[in-house]
Amino acid sequence: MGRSPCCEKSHTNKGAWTKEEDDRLITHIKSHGEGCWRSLPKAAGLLRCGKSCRLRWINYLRPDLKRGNFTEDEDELIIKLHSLLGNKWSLIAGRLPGRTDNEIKNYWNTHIRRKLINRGIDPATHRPITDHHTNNITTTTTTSAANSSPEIGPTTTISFASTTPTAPSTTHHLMIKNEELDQDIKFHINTPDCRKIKNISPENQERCPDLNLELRIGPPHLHHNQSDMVLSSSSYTQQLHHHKLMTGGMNSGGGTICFGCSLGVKNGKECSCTSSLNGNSNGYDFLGLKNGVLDYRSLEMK
DNA sequence: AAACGCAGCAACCGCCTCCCA
DNA sequence: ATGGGAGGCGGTTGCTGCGTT
Repeated sequence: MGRSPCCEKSHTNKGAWTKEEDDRLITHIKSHGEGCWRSLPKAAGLLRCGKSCRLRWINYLRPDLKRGNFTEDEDELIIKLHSLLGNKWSLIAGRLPGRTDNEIKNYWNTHIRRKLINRGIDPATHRPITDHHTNNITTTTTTSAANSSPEIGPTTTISFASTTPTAPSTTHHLMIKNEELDQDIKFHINTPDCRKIKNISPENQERCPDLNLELRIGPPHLHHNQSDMVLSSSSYTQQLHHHKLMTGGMNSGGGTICFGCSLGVKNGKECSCTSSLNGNSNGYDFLGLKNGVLDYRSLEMK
């Protein structure tokens, strides 16, 4: 039993939009705002499906669209984000102001795919096409006493680093609160700068690495009754696999920080929090963090 | 000049998720 | 708890314009 169609197809236009239809849609949205797509066509006097109106507006008519050729910086950013997120075009688009998911998807399929193939990189996996023995994603866990301090305790690091040469990178930090374990999990996300890597050597250019997701996990502030707790990295990661972790934004204590703020998109599209430190990040939806819940599995590489 | 092939992109389709009654 | 409506998303299609033969 299929779902009912979103509109009466026999009474709707299809195909390319006319100038008049565009004008009607723009006029209606300017005076009534976005939303209620199902009822919009009738209200705007359009013989179109509501979905079609939404798509036309979002992909073509929105005033904040950038349009025009993608810059080299945008290319590299798309590649980085795709290596991390896969075909999550809407998430990728969210990091490129003025670009739409459809535009990025088309651009990927027509330009970037070919570009990567020419570089000898599999666009699906972001690994060298011919080399199966290098650049594999490695997952390692280490416990660092060097990071220990009376306040933050030892740190467990789960590294998803690819085996690429050392490269200039930027590190972002994210604290996530696991309420069940009553501990904070600290995420260190290294984002190697491909443009800088290009200046190193052609070989390293070929290996322009993926986003390096390095997760560091550490008990936050050892509470008095926790100070003698010993938690091996393996047991900790096992627990990670079995718990949905609450983001810091859901917990007001502990000085946790919103992922959006941490990535420098505070109060941007992905971040609705009002303070970077009081951790009110409800609604943040990047990397599956919607509603303040991080499903650990959502961080798996495709 | 015409035919053909290909690339680019706008638009469609169907499935999924979220929200609300 | 559940079912349906609405919006969102990703894959795919098909039209158009350009280059080549």
